[in-house]
Amino acid sequence: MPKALPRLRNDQRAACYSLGIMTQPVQVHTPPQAEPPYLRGLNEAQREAVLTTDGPVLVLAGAGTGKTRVLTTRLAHIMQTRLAWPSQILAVTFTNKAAREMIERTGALIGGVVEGMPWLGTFHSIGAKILRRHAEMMGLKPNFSILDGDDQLRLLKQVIEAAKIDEKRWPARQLLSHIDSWKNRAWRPGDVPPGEAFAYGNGKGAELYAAYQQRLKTLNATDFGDLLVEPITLLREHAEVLADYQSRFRYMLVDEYQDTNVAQYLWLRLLAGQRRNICCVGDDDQSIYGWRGAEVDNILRFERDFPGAKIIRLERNYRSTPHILAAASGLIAANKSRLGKTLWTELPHGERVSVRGLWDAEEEARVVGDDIEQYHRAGAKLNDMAILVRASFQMRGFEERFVQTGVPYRVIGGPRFYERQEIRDALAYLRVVAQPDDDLAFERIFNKPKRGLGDAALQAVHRMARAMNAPLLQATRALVETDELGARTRSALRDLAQSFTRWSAQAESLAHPELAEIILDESGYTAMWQADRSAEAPGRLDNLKELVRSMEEFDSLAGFLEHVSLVMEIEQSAGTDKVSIMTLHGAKGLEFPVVFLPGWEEGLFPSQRTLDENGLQGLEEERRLAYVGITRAKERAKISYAANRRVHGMWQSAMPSRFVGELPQDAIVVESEPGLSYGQSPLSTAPIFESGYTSPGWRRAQAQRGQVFGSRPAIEAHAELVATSDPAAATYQRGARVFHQKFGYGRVTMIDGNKLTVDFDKAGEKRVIASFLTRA
DNA sequence: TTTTCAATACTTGTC
DNA sequence: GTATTGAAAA
Repeated sequence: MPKALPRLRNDQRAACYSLGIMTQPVQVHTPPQAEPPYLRGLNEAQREAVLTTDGPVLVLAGAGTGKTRVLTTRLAHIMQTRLAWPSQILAVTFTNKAAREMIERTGALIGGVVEGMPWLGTFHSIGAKILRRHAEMMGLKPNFSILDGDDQLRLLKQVIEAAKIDEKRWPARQLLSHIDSWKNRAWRPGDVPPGEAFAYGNGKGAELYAAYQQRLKTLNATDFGDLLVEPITLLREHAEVLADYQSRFRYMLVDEYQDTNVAQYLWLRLLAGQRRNICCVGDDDQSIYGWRGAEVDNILRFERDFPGAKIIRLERNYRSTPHILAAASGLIAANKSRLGKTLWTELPHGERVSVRGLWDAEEEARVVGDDIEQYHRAGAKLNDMAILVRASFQMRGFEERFVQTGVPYRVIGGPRFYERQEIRDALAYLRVVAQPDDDLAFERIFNKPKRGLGDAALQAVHRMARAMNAPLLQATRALVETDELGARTRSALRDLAQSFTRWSAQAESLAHPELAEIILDESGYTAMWQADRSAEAPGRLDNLKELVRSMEEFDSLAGFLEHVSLVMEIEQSAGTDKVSIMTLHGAKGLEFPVVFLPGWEEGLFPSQRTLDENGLQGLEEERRLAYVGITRAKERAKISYAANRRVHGMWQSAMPSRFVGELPQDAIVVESEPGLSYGQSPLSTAPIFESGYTSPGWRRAQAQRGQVFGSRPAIEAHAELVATSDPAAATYQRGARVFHQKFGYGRVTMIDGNKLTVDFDKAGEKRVIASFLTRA
């Protein structure tokens, strides 16, 4: 994070790196007497962003320009000058991490913990808070459950089944993503235009959406989308509630505004009201979540939405060297729809951004690993290095390499604690106790551990529940009084129902961690894992213990469950020195002295799928992702691409990404000289390449390289080279002799459309795509 | 009820 | 190539 830098001197400013666009006049700022300490060290733009408290403000904060610092200082300033009480400020972020950071750093500024900022949090947590206060107005009870994607999907499957739609033809997942995107736009079932509704189940989309909402209400539950849509409806339909919040929130602060979706935008507009003291901070160049509903448009049209808005640009970068900045700026300049910013820095030049072409993903992992070890030996910390990939499948190669060579690493963004099976099961028990209407939770643990209750028993309970118009637990109680079921099933059901009755009673008197322990014990859930002899079982038991332990931090079961639904992460110790591996998306907001950016290949990055589905817009978002990647680096950025990669189990060749060609020549250094990385390493490690050197494939690789690293930028080179096939390629016959760029010579053994199985002389049997073969 | 096998997908992913 | 998922078979 940017430290307080000394104020610029003119000669420094003159010496600073420029892309030919840095023309800001030098301002010599004389601070007024007795300036509050928190303003010290802010640059002009930052200061303006902090001090312009009234009216709409858009802060365009480029990467590494001290955005968080401005946000927190602004909060501190508003509170210290008594413009508003902490409880009168609404501050929203997207992630819990950002919210936490904001609380901590604001606290550090005003000296001490920020107590009483009840309205600082994520969009969803604040939405939930508002909704719980007025739940009854929206047909919910204040203790409603918040379903995650898994629960949503199970519920949707039930809805789809009830509507007698073939789930195979119309996958529930698809409907879920439609409903999500409708909610992103704040559309309730009635608002879904017919065209959209037709996207699922022959026009049944909106109908099923309505049924789903109905089911949610009966379950006394909401999904994440509802945490935004329901408050919007509430505010729209209850003028007095709206007026109350509008007068409460004297100041509003929004982080990562470029990531807001339509619903969030409407929510903000409603709350901003007439006072319009809203400050949005964001960077259009870092908008990378369009695929999940974010509207870059929100930030692009801020001035229209809030006439008279003040736009403040933070362009002085405190993070990266000029070369890194130049590479990033040059790249992003290729985007058309952007507000335009020019980052500049005063840091020394440092190294150029390295660009390396490598033979395949394996070599890429090796080379990156070697670099890491080299830097490490030279004194760099592993914590200071990160590998940022486009897609998670790329991580595996690096992990394998690091395991081999013994380099400690951590993968960020793996499976989450609360999403683990055993945790979700345990939580389901707790949810039923806390909220007996939660049928999804009840169903989940109905026969877990196995208690002899199969499909038949569950169906019977469902029938009863429908007849009684009551939740499943209540129906279970009623059902055991009848003689509909066999004696064994009935007693199992009775046990279950009685257990819940007992636990609910105990919930009144016992501390919730104890209660949890009792439930896990008495239900036989712990015993189930103890009896399990599989390798994961001990870990799962540990996780369950961890869960019970973490409950102690909350003062009630309800509070704990709220935390679990809204905060999917659990604090992980950053303790030891490890290399980080994560996706580019996951890296947003982070910074590392050394950043590796592998996999810059056409098709992978930019992702072919994005290009196909979203065209130019998609390409621009991918480019922003590349921009985010480069700007994570403080001192060194190392881009690489592989000529061959296994995708979906099949070997494919790829061209260097067009982004490589868009990097300004004088900011980069190409480290894959002809004959260097291409020539040597494959030879020494994999003899199968020997045959390649005189082969068509090798010549092709040579040709590619010449074009890529020649004087012309790569962007012109890639156009026709992706397809290597001659039209005859698809017509191979079994037994045909073929040549493959990576595996050398072989014989076709099986043909499946354009996918061939080839028995290679040196590499054995492989499945490859016909277009990557040539006749030998 | 459990096991096994085949079909499927396979960017990104907060809350 | 592989992990997951769902349905048929044991």
